[in-house]
Amino acid sequence: MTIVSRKSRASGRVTLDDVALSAGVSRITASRALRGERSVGADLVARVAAAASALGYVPDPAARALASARSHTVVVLIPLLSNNLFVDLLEAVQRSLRAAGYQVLIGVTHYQAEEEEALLADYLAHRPAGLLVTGFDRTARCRDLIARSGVPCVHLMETSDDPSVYCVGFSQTDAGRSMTEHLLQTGRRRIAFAAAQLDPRVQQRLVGYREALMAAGCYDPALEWLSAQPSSLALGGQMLEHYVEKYPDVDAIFYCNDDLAQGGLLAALRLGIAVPRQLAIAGFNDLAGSDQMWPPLTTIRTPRVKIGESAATMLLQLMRDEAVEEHSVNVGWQLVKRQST
Amino acid sequence: MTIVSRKSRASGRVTLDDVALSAGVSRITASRALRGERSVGADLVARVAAAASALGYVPDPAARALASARSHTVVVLIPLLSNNLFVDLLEAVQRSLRAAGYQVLIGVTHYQAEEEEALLADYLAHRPAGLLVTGFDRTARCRDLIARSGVPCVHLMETSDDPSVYCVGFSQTDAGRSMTEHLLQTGRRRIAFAAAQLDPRVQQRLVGYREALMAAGCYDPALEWLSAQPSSLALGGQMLEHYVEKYPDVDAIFYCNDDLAQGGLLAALRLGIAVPRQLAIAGFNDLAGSDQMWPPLTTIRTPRVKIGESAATMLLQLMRDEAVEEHSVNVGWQLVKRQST
DNA sequence: CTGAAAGCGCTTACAG
DNA sequence: CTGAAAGCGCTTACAG
Repeated sequence: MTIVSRKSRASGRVTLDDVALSAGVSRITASRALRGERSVGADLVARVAAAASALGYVPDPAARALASARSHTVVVLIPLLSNNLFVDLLEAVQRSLRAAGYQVLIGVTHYQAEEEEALLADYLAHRPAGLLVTGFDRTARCRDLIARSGVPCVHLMETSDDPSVYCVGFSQTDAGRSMTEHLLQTGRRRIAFAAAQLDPRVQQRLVGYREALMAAGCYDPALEWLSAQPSSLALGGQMLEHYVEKYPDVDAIFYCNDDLAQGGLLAALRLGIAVPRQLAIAGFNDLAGSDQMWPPLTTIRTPRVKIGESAATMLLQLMRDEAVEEHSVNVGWQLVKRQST
Repeated sequence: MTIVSRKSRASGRVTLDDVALSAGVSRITASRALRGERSVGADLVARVAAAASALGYVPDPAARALASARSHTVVVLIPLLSNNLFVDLLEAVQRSLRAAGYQVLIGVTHYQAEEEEALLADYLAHRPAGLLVTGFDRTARCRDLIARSGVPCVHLMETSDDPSVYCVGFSQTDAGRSMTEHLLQTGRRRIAFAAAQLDPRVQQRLVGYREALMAAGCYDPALEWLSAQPSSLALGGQMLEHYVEKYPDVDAIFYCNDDLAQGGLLAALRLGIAVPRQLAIAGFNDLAGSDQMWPPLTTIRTPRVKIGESAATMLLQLMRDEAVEEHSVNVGWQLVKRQST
């Protein structure tokens, strides 16, 4: 048994050398034992573990990252924290990844290309072990940064046919079409599409809406309101007022997101418009509170917890160089019929 | 001019040595120039900066942290991401801190002491430059971890008389008392307090509520519902139903948070209870949507953006060893009278 | 299965 | 104002 000579560090920090000294092994063996490398004898593993916990040893992630050229950090980039959808997604991702020993670095892009570039450049410098990004819509520079970094990356919320790309999501277009068909089936003909934010997924829902209405011969572009503003209850209310005033024959509003739809529902209440008798209102995502509205909101339930978990699992496989069954996982969605339609 | 001998690294990474070589200076000078140390000549600074940007140099934060024993990371611990209050706070913190060159590491404790301990132990290993935590209520182990780390720490959401503690917030008790007094002044006498989550700040609001009612001789402990469940619209609705059934003489409900109050408002709508004529409803925090409710919700507006900015400023001063004027900043609050009371 | 050497990329004293 | 040396705390080959 060789005792490592040890000069005490200037910092009070407990280091691997302290653990090794205390366990009576070399620093490398201590390192291997702590990381669970199988080559170390069981007795040594136990001795090292005991010494580490006795000393309160915490590995220095910076030293680790520097020496190994990788980290246990996963970067997650989402557009917004103020949309519950992404909070649910994030919680699921965090839970799965932390359980597997990874730390999650959250970046919020606010749907701004420059912010995404800045965050990516910043976070990639930390040599993350993995990357989770929302959707496919980003600048060439961002795509380049991701590709050249060599960091495994899974895309959230959408699916793709490109086998070189990893993603977990569902067909936003199908879901948009399905909700529109539901409105048609319940006898609506003048169906408005009220959208804000206009991110790519909203656009895809719009495509589904158009397809369904064109197939039914009911499409009227005048009934689309595509606002680039952020989504909010207040905007949803304004949108409803707009349709009621300018297009009194509108018999249904399909909002691209539940917060808008909730605002529409409240505005209808304020204006004394009977929902759904006079006007049907539908949303998207099934966010918190939609089931509590009056009347409760018909919407598309999107499985973001499943997306988060599934994406975390896929990323874990990629980070461990394990085989991934499907490069694109479709988790589907569900139409939740409540009383607003 | 001395050219640093350079062996090319195994990794493709552009390092400080590459920059130094290209700029024709030593590695240390390049390091100093890049970090803006004033001792470097202006011409050299320009040359180094040009070389760095030409090569696309990005400093390695791990190497930096290891060599300097500190980082540009700030850890923020909040209880929940699903409460908009904390999202607003976080956005403000992120904006201020990123502008100053710091990265923000977000930790979500879910109001669980063990989660806070685990996060703290984990994140402190990263040698953060600063720490932002929510409130004062934490385990001795957490307090000890913070204190022994020596990392500057600012507490969010509450104020304190202890001069050794840095914090930015307001008096939750005063705000709770004030809302209760408002209800008394508008003629209410049977005022219920409906609370969930029961974190320390909710408890402080409760104290204010009790003080006001006792002073008015109207206190009835039976009208307090203190639920440890998480806050939600649905729970707020259930609470309203409870009071209507069991205590039909209740003429006002003071909810400890706006989401509960919104749920109460919607339940009243569903049950056909006239607000505020028959029953006044008040909330706390002025969250998104409260102004859109029907009727719009009377509540306490809490300045979380200001708290976030102010705390970031204070932390920045602490991290730079600058003087901090007040150890405890009180940003106040505001009663927003709308139509639900 | 265990260890001595070298190095990850940077910064902190210490010189001049 | 600029630089050569040493070191931060760990892990990766390379030996045995």
